[in-house]
Amino acid sequence: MGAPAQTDLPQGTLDLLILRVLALGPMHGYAIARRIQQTSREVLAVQQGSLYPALHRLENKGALSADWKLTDTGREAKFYRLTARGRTRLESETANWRQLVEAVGLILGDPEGERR
Amino acid sequence: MGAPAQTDLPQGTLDLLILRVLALGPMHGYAIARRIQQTSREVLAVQQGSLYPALHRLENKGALSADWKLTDTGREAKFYRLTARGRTRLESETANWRQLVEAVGLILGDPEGERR
DNA sequence: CCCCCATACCTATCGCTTCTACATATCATC
DNA sequence: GATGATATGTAGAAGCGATAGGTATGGGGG
Repeated sequence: MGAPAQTDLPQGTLDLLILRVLALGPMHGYAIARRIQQTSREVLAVQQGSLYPALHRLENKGALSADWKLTDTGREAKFYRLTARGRTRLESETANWRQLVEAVGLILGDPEGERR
Repeated sequence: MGAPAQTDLPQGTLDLLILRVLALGPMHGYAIARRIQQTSREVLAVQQGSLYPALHRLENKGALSADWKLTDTGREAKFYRLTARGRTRLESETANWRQLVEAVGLILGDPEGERR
């Protein structure tokens, strides 16, 4: 319940998070944001002004598709799901992220850098 | 000598890398870029058009100070070194980075996320 | 001697993403 | 009927890294 410590997300990270959450199944935007915040133990906070443009971008790129449905609570919401292209994108972005983390770890001198 | 795989650096990462490299001792810009590339096993490539503006920004913020000296090969170069403020900044940015990596790891479902 | 490459610095501009701030609408609860 | 959570959206600002240029020097090969 503390305020999220990670106020700013590095560029490109949001796409990865969205894609990964949607790999668990279709979900609407608001729920995606909540899921990210909860799963990250309140460290990551996705702003609405970042979330919806990101979803639209991913949809335009063909990584997501969406349709309006009713939520559990009986409200209209836009449910997004991964397309085949989105799944591919998730894989490449995940690999890219891990490589980045490992590379930065080498610079920082993290012991994990040598592990493997 | 493969081409660097990480073409784009996420926003904010470059400062961290520069500060960390300079924590090892004063160095000029061109050498900083080389060091990052080598230490990361050719994964990270720092473009000159990113490097020099970043150095100037960090200098303006008081994280670095610079003066011209001769390199080993007898050429003029601008040697940067960490200020006290820069050292503080390095620590906070490092902590921030680790927290980010852990949080994203939780979303991705990395086993490391549970470790600790 | 000349050309090329690595070294070493710099800047203008673009592109992209995220953030801030605002606007809208429904539903449940008090 | 007011309030807060749910749910979506846009406009504008800000920041950073990348692209693409430019300058200058030194060393090695042809």
